[in-house]
Amino acid sequence: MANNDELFKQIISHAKEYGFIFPSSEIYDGMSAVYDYAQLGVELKNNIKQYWWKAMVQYNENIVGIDSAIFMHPTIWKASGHVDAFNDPLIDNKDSKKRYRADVLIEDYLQKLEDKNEKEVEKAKKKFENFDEKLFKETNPNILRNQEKINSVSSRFAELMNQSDLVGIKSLIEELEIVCPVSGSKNWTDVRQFNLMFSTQMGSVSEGADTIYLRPETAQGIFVNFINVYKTGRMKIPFGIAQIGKAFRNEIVARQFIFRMREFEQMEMQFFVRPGEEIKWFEYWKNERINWHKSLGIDLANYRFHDHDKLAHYANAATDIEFNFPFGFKELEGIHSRTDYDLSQHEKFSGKKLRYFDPETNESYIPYVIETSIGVDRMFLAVLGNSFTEETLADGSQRVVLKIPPVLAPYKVAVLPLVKKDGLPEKAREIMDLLKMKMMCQYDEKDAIGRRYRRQDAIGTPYCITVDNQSLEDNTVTIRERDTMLQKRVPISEILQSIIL
RNA sequence: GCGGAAGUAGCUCAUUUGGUAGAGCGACAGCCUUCCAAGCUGUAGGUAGCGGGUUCGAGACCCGUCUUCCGCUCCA
Repeated sequence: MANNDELFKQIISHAKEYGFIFPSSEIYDGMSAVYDYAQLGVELKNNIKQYWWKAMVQYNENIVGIDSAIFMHPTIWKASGHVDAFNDPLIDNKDSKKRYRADVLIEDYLQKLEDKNEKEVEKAKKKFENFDEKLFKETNPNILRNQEKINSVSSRFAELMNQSDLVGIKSLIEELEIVCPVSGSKNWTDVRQFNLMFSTQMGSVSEGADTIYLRPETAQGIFVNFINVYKTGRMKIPFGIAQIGKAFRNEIVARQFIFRMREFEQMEMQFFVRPGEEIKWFEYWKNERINWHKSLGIDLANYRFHDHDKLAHYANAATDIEFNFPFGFKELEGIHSRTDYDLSQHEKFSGKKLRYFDPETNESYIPYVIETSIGVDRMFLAVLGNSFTEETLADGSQRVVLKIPPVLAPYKVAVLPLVKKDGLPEKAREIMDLLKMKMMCQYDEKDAIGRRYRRQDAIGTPYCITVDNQSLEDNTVTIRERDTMLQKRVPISEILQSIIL
């Protein structure tokens, strides 16, 4: 673990040193868990997005893309459940310094009372023959007392939660004499609301301005456009809508570099299917998505599926593709069978029909949805972390090389005159001008050739094209491959065919 | 939010108990070099996170603050 911590630090520091990722607002002391993508980082990030977009939208005839606004109608977040489901009341115990969800503390308390009653029943069962459980429950004074308490606390609790009465929730906790499981004390802080969503005001005048939210997921932008896309795109089920975009979540702790940020980017695809066929398509997309990762050539041992036991309120199947980050296996991508929850909710809240007419079955229905959702930043970290390699070469020298999949590499080639004289720079410039129309290229004539190779290794450039004296005679160059460091000589006219991206 | 550790040049770090900041790497300019870092010369770059205090004197000691890392709480 210590080694991995060390590795992670090296990756972060390499990312800064070579211009992949900078801490945000660094000259003003930075912002916690906010990062800027720098000159190389933005290339890698864009390439990841493009690789995904091509695999989803370009390759699949029945998937189209959209780019919906970050601002959306506030009711969307009521419909999606985000307003209610993600306002957790939190409370701290001052002695143990532990933080709890206030509602969970009360639920646990209720559970204890239930357990108590169960025990009474068990006890009585052993004691009496011809035991009538129903009668016992209706007459035993202990059980009745507990049950009454459960009922009254439950209803008060529900009432308080409904009204978001934080003060009331705290007094209920005090009244019930709930203690911290760790410290055993009743020394509680006030209950505070934790809001998942960032809110802001739309409208230039503060009075009468509407509170709106920065979207916590891009998915809703797809759902609310479902009917528009279906109709204008002449889409037939099954079909998908893809989107790449920023999302914002007020995480309690945003940590681990770009793994968990409050502002992040998602690549999501919602696939609309006939009800009853969702599990088939869930399996289909599980397979498709892992194949996408596979196609990048990253060691499969770094991936694993993690099926959810506890499903979210809207899902009937869910799995994560986890990646072996330097800090362990963590969620990289989620594949969820979201049922018809979202579209049904939007139908209810908007009052608009969000149904698909299926000409094959002659039925109209709300489609079921399979979602694939991957974090761009997490993918970036996966690629960067997996690429980072320190090698000791045969001659005992060391090199740091980013073995980024060539298709994702910020620069595809570097054009290098072997020496900075004899007309080699001019020749190299010609090649540079030729190639830069096609791909990201870097020209470098400074320092010894070996040093320049190492520089390109450090930023993950897969190919170095070197111009030497022979190039002047027969128009050939050498192409050096990053990972193997092997070179081959090819005619300038065949450079493009010789590099695999 | 709490606890622990840390913050000196782009990076990694030094500065022996407080005496006025240094190295390596890197970058840049040039020299040398016909294929894999560490040859030569030169240049730039730090009000030591920030603010305050103690002191004749603070990078070092004290307080505050900000930021980062590790752990805990939460995570569709």
